[in-house]
Amino acid sequence: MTMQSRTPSRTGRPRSAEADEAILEATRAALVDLGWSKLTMGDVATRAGVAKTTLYRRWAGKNELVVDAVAVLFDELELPDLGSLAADIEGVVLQFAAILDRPETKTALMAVVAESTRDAPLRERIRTSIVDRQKRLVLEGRARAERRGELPVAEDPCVAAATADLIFDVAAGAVVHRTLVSAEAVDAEWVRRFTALLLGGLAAASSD
Amino acid sequence: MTMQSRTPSRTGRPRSAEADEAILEATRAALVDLGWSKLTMGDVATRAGVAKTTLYRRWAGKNELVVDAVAVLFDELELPDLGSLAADIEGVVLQFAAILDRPETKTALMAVVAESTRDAPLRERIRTSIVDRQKRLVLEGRARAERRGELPVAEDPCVAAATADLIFDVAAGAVVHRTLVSAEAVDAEWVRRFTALLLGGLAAASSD
Amino acid sequence: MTMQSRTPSRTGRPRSAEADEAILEATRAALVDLGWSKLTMGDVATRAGVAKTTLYRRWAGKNELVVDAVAVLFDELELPDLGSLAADIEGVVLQFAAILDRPETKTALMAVVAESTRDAPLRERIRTSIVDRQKRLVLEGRARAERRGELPVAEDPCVAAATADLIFDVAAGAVVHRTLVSAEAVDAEWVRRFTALLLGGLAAASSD
Amino acid sequence: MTMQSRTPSRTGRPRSAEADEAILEATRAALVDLGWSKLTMGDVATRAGVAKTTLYRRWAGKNELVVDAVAVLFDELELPDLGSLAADIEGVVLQFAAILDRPETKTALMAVVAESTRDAPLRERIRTSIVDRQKRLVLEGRARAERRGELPVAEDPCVAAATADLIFDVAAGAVVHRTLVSAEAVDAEWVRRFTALLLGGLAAASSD
DNA sequence: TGCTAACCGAGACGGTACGTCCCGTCTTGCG
DNA sequence: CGCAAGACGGGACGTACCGTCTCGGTTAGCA
Repeated sequence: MTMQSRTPSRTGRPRSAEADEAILEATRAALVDLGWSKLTMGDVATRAGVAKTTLYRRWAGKNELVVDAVAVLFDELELPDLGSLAADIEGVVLQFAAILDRPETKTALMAVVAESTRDAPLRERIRTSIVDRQKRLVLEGRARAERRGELPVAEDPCVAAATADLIFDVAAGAVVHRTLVSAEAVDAEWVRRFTALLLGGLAAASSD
Repeated sequence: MTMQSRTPSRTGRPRSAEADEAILEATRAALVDLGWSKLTMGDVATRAGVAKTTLYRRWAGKNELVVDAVAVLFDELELPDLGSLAADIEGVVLQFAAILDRPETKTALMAVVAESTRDAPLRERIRTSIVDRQKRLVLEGRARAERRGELPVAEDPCVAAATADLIFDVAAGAVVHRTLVSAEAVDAEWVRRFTALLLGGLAAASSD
Repeated sequence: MTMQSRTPSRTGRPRSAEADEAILEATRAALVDLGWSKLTMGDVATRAGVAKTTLYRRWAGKNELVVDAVAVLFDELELPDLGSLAADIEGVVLQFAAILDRPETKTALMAVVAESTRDAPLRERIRTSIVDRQKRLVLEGRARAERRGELPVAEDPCVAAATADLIFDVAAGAVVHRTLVSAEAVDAEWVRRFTALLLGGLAAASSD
Repeated sequence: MTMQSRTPSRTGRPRSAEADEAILEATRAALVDLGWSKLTMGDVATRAGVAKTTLYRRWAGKNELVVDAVAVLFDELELPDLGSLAADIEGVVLQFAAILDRPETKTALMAVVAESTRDAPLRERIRTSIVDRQKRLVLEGRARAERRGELPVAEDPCVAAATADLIFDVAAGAVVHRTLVSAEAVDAEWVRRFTALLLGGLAAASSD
């Protein structure tokens, strides 16, 4: 996935595909064992049974490596049809919270985001690898709700996009903040209350 | 502001009070110039015109130092009475966004939060130095709105506390997420839309 | 010149003869540009337009490669008949000094000798490729001087051999030491004085 | 000895004198065990029970370190009065050969000389630490021989200096060459023959 | 003429050592 | 005892080469 789009040269020994997966797996294991700040490239290499140079041949540094290692965890995010917008939201928020509660995600996600504030390419990598995958679900959920008639069909696409962005920041931000800053569990009860607040807000906004 | 509660011994040369402020100021300057990950204790000491040992005598490490250095920026958060709950919310959210937009805050805040996921004392320090100062505003805002009659007086204090926590995570989380993850500006328009969503949700919840 | 005596298999693509000379030439160029310690196999391969594997197929390592690259420079050593033993000695010493003054020789010769103190096969390679070629001249010079009647014909071949070895170590050692350790030029004046010393010593020894 | 003349700053923790000696001793041990080319800074540091940074704080690199480590071995060179010039020469040549026959010297001396061909400061360091200490003996020996009447008192100091240089290059070069290049022992018999040659040459030169 | 074995370039591989940076601690002398 | 200065043992960095190994592709000589 993503990684680097560098078209491989035709000649020479090709890069080992097994090494790639071993490295990403080792990175996740190291995040669990050591946390972001104590994770070292040398340790990851050792865990993966690989030379340090092999890491640096593929990733520019720890930040990029960790983004790729964590990104795949967000692949499992889905939006199954649970029958109503409320249920869909609750479902996906719980899924997101579950991923964020994993030790490797918890320690790594905000760390790379913090790094990305001074590193535009890293920010872009996070966006395409992680954020956009989440945001897509907001759009899907909205479309499904419109089909169900739970939400009015957006007329102005510009407003619709802004609203989707807002909802995304609110939902993702709330879960992240509760998990990492407030350090409390995102349980079913909290999700129920959050969803009620969000849907109430959306309904009020629609009826303006 | 805590620092350390170690009762100072009666005898010997007392610690320099000027040094403390010089160090925190140097820390903020280093955050602006270098960012969280490139900030070093040695550099901070040099900037502050102080020996490294003086830093370590006062703070356990980089994390604690940065929390203290950044915490004071949140002192300026206030909740002036702007006449309505909506205006109050918009005002405080804009203030919060302005603080979060400063380069020292942007790079440091999520970094220490990420560290805190594996460091309970640090988490506690962040809570008392930074988070609780923000959360207090939510409670003040609610009380003021109740006095104005914009919100019904909470009956169950337990529910009221849970609601305040929820609102806090939603508001702070949304601003943080938009600023750091989406990397887009929290401007007046966004704040207006966010406040509308939040108040709509609160109203719907109250009318249940 | 040896290289390796491995009898080539009858079939298969034969090794490129051009590559050999290109590699040795590239090695000398690299010695001039970089000096012994900064010369790398990869760089030599690149300069020669050859893959690293091609180097390793022919030479065991940097030491062996450099010995072969430098050895050919000693091929030009000759002992033209200049009419007298003194003139012959001065001539060959000046030739030897000229070779030793080349940048590739200067940086490489003592380096491989130093390596050879812990590597017997390398020592043997140096002997056959470089040293024996020089020592031969001593024997030729002696024979010519005997024919001329400048030196008495050796009676005991064992003593004669020991004397030749001594003269060789004295002459080669003096030139090497002056060039590399004292770092001063072996000019005509020095050679004249050295030859006088050597011939005086030989005459005294003969008259015992 | 020599080392660096950097005047130590008055303030701060002073450098450990024990560390210096431990490092030089460890360097000699590593030379014996591994030889010049396999000696690494990290290994020396480990042997000395010292951090790598401590090495680099004192020496610019492996070359300088090894020169200092080996230099002290030449301190033991002396010129005891053995009664005659021949005996004095034989004595000092044997001493020099004994030092050069030690494994640490054998592997290191020509290696640093080879390096010094492209590194003027290193060449100067070798001269002051090692070479000048040897050359002094030549001058002492000459002076003693003049006092004894074995050699005529030099009239032209310029010629005397050139002769001393010549003798030094011849003697040191011959021993080095026999030991390292010819790889044969400098035994009493060889030294006797060499001394006879040298004295014969000197006598012939004097009688001109 | 087509096999086939050894060659060739390119470059990735597991490693080792490099020299630097920073860590957090310690040892000085001065105030 | 605080403090500036700076050396200390230690650990990780990111780079450079090592010598080996796959690749796809070439080039002779024998069949």
